[in-house]
Amino acid sequence: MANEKVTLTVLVVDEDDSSLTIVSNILSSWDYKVLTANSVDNALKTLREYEGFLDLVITEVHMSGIKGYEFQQCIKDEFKLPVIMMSTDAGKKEVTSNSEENKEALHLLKPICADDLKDVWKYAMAAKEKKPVIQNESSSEEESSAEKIINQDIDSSAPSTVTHEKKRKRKYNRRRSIEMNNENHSEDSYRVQKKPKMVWTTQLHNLFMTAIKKLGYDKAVPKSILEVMNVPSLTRENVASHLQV
DNA sequence: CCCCGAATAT
DNA sequence: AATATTCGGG
Repeated sequence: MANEKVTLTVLVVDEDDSSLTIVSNILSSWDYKVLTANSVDNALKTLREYEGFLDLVITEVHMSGIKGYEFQQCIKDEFKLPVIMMSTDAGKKEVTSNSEENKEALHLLKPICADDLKDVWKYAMAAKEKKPVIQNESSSEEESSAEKIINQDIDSSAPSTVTHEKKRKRKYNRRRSIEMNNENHSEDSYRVQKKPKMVWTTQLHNLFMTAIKKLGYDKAVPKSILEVMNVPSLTRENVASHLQV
C-alpha cells in the first residue's frame, strides 16, 4: 500500500570535519537524508536515537577510542546496517582480511569524490527488506507465494578508479528472511525485476538523470544510459520505456 | 542482426 | 499512471 518516495538516510562518521562536510554535501545533493557524527560516541548516540530509521552508515576506519572494525562489527550486529568504510589507506591488511561478512563493506579511498558515492544506494537498498510486488498472471487463485523476496546482486566496482568492465548479467537470488526476534519496521523502497514490474525509485531516477546529463541530450540513447547507470538487472527496455516518460 | 523511438498493450 | 511489449525503420 505504501509505496512512495524513498529517502535513504545515511549516517556519516568521521573525525575530520572537512571530510564529513564533503561527503555530507554530496549525499545531500542527491536527496539522501544525511546525519553526521564526528566521533564514535556521537555516532552511537545517533545510531540509537534513529534506530530503525537509518539505511546506511559510512565511517572512517581510524577513529579514536575504538578499532575501526570493532565499530563496524558493532554497527552491523546491533543495528543490522550496511557499513561503508573510508580511509586514506584502503587495501591494507585488516581492511580486506578481517571480514567474514564483509561482503557489504565497500571501502572508499579518500579523498572521496561524488563518483565514489554514486553507488552507495545499492548497498542501502540491498540491506533493506524488499517489498515485492507480485502480480498473478493466471486466473487460478490457488497460489502459494511464500517467497517473494527478490534480491538484486550487488555489483561492486573497484574503489575510486573507473574500471570499464563489460558486464551484462541478470541474476536473481532468493533470500529467506531469517529474522525472528527483531522488531522490524520502516520499509519502502525496493527495486525488483523478476516477474513484477520494476519500480523507478528516486535514486534510480537520479542515476538515470545523471547518466543522461553525462552523455548529453543527443547521445542519450538507452544503451549508453544503461551502461552509464550500470545497474545490474536493469534492461535496455526498462530504460527505453522510462525514457519515453 | 542490433538497436532506436514510437506506438500500443497491460 | 507507470511499465512492458511490440512494431517499423535505419
